[in-house]
Amino acid sequence: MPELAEVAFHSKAWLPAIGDVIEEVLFNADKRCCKSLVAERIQSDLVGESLEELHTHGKRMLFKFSGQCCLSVHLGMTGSLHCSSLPLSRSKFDHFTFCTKEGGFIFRDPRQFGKVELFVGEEIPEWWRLLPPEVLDLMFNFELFESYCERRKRRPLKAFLLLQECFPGVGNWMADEILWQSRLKPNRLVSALSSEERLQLFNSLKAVCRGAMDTVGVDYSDPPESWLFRHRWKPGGNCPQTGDPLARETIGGRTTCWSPSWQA
DNA sequence: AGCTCTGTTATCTG
DNA sequence: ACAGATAACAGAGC
Repeated sequence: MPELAEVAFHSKAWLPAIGDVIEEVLFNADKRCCKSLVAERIQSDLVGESLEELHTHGKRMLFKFSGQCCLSVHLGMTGSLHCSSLPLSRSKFDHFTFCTKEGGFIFRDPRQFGKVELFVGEEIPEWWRLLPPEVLDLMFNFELFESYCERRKRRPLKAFLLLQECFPGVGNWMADEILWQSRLKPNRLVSALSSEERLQLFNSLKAVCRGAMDTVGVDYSDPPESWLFRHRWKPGGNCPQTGDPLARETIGGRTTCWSPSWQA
């Protein structure tokens, strides 16, 4: 599930851990999502420390602990974070958990496309600080957007929007929503856009990220009824604007939903 | 039984 | 070298 706003929401599940001493860490390094974790490092770097800060960037999360380490978490396709009271009841898909006196803080991921990694160092890791601006950041302006368009001319718009190095946090449903709101067909090439269309796309990109953060990101509620979001997976779903049937096709390697009578 | 899924990456191809 | 396309990962739901 997790795109920009889902990630922001999930990260808050570990908020109650802030300030409490970590007494125990449970994980299985055989699992793909934890394969870079080394038991001895986890014990020496995390046990006895406490969670200090929580950051998100696109689909990534970073948890800073006292001492000298950060945990980076990516939720992949099916990852989620949970806070559980003690004693812990563990599901078979709980691959990483740390416990304080108050509770257990869980990373759960059935398909294991997500990832938990430990970074040791004084401060926030260098690679985190070098991530590109988020879409809602002031730094993310039309000039930057146009420079991305210049470098990715040959991509269909759908594949373009999914590039995390350009639009951190945008995933499959958000990309479809952005294209629907900007009235552009997903298979159009970036190079085929007029400057007016590029501006439409830029504005919808900002609007969808903002709208998602204000709904999903706050309490996991759905975006407005007027959005494509509510209609796109319904069998026989219709365009909220024209009432005509929605189309579905694989574009840019992902199933894509759009409204042929609304998007050009 | 077979196909799908809101993600990423290694490995092809041109 | 580089941009874009594809397969693979693992499990559950239809």
